Amino acid sequence: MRTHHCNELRTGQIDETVTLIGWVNATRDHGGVIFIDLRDREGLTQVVFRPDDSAEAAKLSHTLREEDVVQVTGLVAARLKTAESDTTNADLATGEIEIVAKQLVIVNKAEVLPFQLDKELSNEDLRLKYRYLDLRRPRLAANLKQRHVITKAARDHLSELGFLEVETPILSKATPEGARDFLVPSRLNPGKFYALPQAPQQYKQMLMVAGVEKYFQVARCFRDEDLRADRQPEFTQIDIEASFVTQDDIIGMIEGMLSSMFSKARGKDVSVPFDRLTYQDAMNRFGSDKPERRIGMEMVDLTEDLKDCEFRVFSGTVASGGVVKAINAKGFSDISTGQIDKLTKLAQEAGAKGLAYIQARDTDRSTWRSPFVKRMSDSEVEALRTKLSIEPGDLILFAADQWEPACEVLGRIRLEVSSLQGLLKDNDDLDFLWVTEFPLLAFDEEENRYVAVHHPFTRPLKEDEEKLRNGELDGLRAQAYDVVLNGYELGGGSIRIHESDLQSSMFTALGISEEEASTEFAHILEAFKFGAPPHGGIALGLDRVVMLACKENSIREVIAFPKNNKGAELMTSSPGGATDSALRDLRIKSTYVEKPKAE
RNA sequence: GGAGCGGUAGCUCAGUUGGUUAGAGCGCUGCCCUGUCACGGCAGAGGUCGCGGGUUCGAGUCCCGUCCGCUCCGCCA
Repeated sequence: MRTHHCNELRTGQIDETVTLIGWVNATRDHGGVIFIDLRDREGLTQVVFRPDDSAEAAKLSHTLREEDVVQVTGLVAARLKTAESDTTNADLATGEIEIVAKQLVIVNKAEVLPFQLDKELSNEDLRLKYRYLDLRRPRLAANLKQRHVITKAARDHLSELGFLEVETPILSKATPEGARDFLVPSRLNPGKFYALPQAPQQYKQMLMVAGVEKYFQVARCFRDEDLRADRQPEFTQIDIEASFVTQDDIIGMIEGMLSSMFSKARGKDVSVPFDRLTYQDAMNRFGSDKPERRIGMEMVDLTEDLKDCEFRVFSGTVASGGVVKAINAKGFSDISTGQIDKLTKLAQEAGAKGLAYIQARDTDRSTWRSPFVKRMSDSEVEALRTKLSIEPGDLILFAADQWEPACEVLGRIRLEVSSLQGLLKDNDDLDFLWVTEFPLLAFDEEENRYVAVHHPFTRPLKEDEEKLRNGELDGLRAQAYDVVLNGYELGGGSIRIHESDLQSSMFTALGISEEEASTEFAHILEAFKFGAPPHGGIALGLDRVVMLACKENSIREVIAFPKNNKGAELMTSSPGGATDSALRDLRIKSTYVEKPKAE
């Protein structure tokens, strides 16, 4: 029987007889004496086999291979440390002791692994295929532990605040708005389908009507969209809803919870409250609704200063109601032509016609390299100097367009420049902030109608409520808020609509007919008639939270069994085919239509 | 659907202007080694250069096509 784990024994246990069990992490065979590092979940302990102490165990130990599972019984001994020789290992928590093996049992042999556990591995296919081996590596093993610590901190925090954890259905109903649903055929109802939930949104609102008052759930959510480093088709949200609360109440609770989660994971305090920016402000200054502020380079508005500029790109844009904005990439005037081209291409992909720039090599404007600076007046140049704090060696990048596209383009350029300059290298600061006052609706050109920016249950700002009721849909703002960390959206929520008539106005605004509303959303409209409390909530992307806490670049590193870019889970080879009889049970015809070959 | 980067030994990678038998480190196999902790030493095995076609006297290298992976855009209420 195991008496201790592999990160437990210290000098205090010297001379005790102990039994450890675990994996062979490394062997160092000297022909006579042989060392192995024994590993379990908790850590490493060195075991030494000596022919003099136990001939049989020592002989057997020569056959050991990495990742064999072995059980070792022996005596805890101090490692020798004298002036001449030091056999302790300061890198190991158990480095002052070792186990002098008396008995060795090989519990289970391991074949040679497809990759080495002590080396970084770039072949992610292989890692995912042998995920159970990949997870043995210290980095991923630590990530799994952190995920547990963080999830537990959230559960503890919310439980203390009186929240109830309630489970909602996984077999759920398709929603007309939002992401593509995963569909599940219903055998008992041929031709009908469940949908996997994109979020427990409607259920949690129904729980508020049910009088639960404070709800949370560690909820698995499903969206059948393309994948990214921070997007998986199934992911986990800390889903929260509360009754009789204001936006400030939710924000305060979440700040407390995130602070607890990150301080437990990172081992240092997270200060609250977080800064708050309005959507307008975030777009204006950072060109993004999830601003990364740690890189500086705030966007500066130059519309007034350049409205009469001889350079037509600027003055013409201003004349047609647009704006001119710029950033100062400090010390980047020696950017290569190739990199300028790359940025220009990026700006064009983002919808701009081009990218105007000034390489301010030295103080005097005659040293500035730029396609247009010669056409600027002295006063215009001085305005730039002051507003952008231009110093020798700076690179200035401009966007001129209507407000929103100009902000978006320059926001992207800003992030790309930061990455070219390596501004965030080794930066592990945590910059939390809230973005508030999101627009309620956005006009969708393709569908020729307004769509909900957040979702159709989001409440407008108090002062915009009457406008929604009257169908004045332009410029409405929502009581919606996103929490952002280091340029990642960690989560978002809103105060909801809780009145049947206001919800109907919302559906009307979205072009959802009364018939459709009464079939798709009947339960909501009806429930709101029976005494629905005012309520609101938020959902946090747990995978992203853990990713950032663990300083990883992909949520795949913090999910036990993630999917690749094609949505496949390579260990079990899901998704797989279905047998004809299974399909028959589901009344699904198996039709394989070959894609016509392109000319 | 689009763009970028990548695919060479089990793993991580190098491979110049197209030129002899495609290399290194780790791992693996065998032998040696009684204080290592990335143990060390000696020897050895291991390759459809993703796949198909083309140019060429000659292709890992150039061209065309294609497959796969990753990152990003679109998409993700």
